[in-house]
Amino acid sequence: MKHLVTFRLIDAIARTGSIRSAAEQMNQTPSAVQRRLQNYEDELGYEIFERTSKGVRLNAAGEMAIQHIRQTLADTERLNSLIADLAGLRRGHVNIGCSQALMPYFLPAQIARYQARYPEVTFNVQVMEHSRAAEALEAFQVDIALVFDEKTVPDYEVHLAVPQRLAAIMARNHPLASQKVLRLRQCYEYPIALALRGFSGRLLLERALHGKTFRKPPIVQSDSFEFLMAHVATTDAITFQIQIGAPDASQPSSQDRGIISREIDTRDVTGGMLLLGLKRNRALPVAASRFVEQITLALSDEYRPAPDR
Amino acid sequence: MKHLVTFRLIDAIARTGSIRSAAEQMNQTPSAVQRRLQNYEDELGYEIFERTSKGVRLNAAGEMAIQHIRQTLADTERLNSLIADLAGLRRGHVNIGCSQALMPYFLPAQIARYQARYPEVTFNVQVMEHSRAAEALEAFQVDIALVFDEKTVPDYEVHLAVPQRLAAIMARNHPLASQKVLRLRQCYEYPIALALRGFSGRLLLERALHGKTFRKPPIVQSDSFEFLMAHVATTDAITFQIQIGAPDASQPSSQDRGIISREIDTRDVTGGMLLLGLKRNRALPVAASRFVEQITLALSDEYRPAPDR
DNA sequence: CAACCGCGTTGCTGAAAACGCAACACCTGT
DNA sequence: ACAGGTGTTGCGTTTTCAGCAACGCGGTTG
Repeated sequence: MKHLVTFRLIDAIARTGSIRSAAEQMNQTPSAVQRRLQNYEDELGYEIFERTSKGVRLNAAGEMAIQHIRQTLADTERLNSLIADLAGLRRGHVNIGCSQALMPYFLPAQIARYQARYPEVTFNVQVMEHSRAAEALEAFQVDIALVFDEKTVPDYEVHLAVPQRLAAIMARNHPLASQKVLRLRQCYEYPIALALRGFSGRLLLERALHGKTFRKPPIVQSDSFEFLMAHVATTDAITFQIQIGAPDASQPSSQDRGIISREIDTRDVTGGMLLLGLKRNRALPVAASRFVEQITLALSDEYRPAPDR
Repeated sequence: MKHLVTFRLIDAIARTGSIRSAAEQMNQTPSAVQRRLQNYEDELGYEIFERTSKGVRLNAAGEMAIQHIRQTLADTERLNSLIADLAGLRRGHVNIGCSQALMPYFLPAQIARYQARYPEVTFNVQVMEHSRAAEALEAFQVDIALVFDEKTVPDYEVHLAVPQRLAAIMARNHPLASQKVLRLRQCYEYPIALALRGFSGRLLLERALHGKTFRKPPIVQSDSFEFLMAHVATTDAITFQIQIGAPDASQPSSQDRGIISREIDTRDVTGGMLLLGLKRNRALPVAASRFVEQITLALSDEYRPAPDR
């Protein structure tokens, strides 16, 4: 779209915080970008950015303008999506911002299934935590957010909320592997490996451990789940993860070599909520809309009615 | 806004149904307009209009496109409005589509009061009946609709609904003028003058007269309320009008020379509903938003709690 | 304190896009 | 067959736009 290059440029300026970097990003000269910005400001009759010595920053009017600009850009994309859908070619693009727990199993499986039906649809998946996802929704950077509830009232539309249990992850030949459901104190008889604070599974666990006497510091911490999985696979340590991010026997993946997951008794840990968030009053492109339908179905079918998997 | 001329042109083409008339309306040559349209269609990768021998008509893709285009235009106007508001100058424009009954007293009074506070705000008031107003809301032609309920489920957002009684209008020296509230059969002892079918007051009356024995054909019909008022002022005939459109002693106007209004007993006629309608999920410009607040207050204060005025 | 670097901004020039004019092709009623 | 309406297209002119280089300004560095 020709008449949106100015909007794309202004969006880039707002994101990068400088005219020159936006110009570089869009493969243009700073002067051209500056001209477009100035033209737009003249048309609007108001300055959008305040100029500082090390770049530019949105002012009050700019905050309103950038909202309109991103809204327009998103709406244009949606129109293209509608037209493409009408033309029969089911193509499109979906931007997802989600918690790390969905990366190893859930999202790959869902996207693979979706692309089997609509091969022309492309995806962009980005891991982000709750507040960042809310911002990204608001700024039209992502179409869908899949995050864990943090007991804060979200400022986006909660399209779906499914309860999520906590699961312990250990080596396949671990002594506790024989039981279906574990108590938390059983796990704590073995070394504990944990993700860093801020990860949703850790959050859930900390809440459950509050006041418990058998609580003890983890023997190893990491921000890499790959490392944690490899660690528990080769030792008798135990780590924890949200149900949806734990290796599942019904979905055997090549990655989960030697590890297995067992759910924690619900008496020990109150489950968190996995939220599917959308921007309020926003009409999604068809591809994103269809994907929301699919994962809504998948989440309510697979996770909600199952008491013990 | 420079980059919206194409959108304005396409909107004009859709409304007028031909490229040439749109060109004339926008003071441009048909070739320029045609070029812009073709460029846009090329960018979209899809034809928006189907070409007929006597003009153009939107096709399926065009219906979606025009929706997006009007949305964008309205949103741009809203941004300008927000900026203007931030700049301190309270200017703007409000488009209203409403029933005829609000023309003689209510709207002029409200707009005068509004412009006393915000002299820079301009208005465009257009009389239209229910279904037309709904269309105009949808097509972003009006910001606010003020119409009477027709017992059909509206497809717009009903921001406010206030009951409206029926009033009889007669000469000031009419024999019935001494009473505060009239029964319908009393009125029908005199000649009856009516508006044409389709006017809201007439509709209410027809519904009330259903099955009544004293029903009789009107002695004169007209689509001009000015004529009806002048007629009852000089004869002993009686005409009817929705409460809000009837001359009110508390708001003496120079127009209502020699006429007076008396309400009909609520046992005789079930009141209609005056609806304040807005387009769903649409953010209004500030000027329109402020005007909605004002008339919401005015309608609920003046008309709702008053049992007999 | 001077040099420097990165920032936004501006004059200028060639290229590209848009416009208006006129002519064309087409359909439809008269 | 014709007149009158439509959308469309070629062409010369006008306007707009991108890139280049230079400038002014503030903060940072040697």
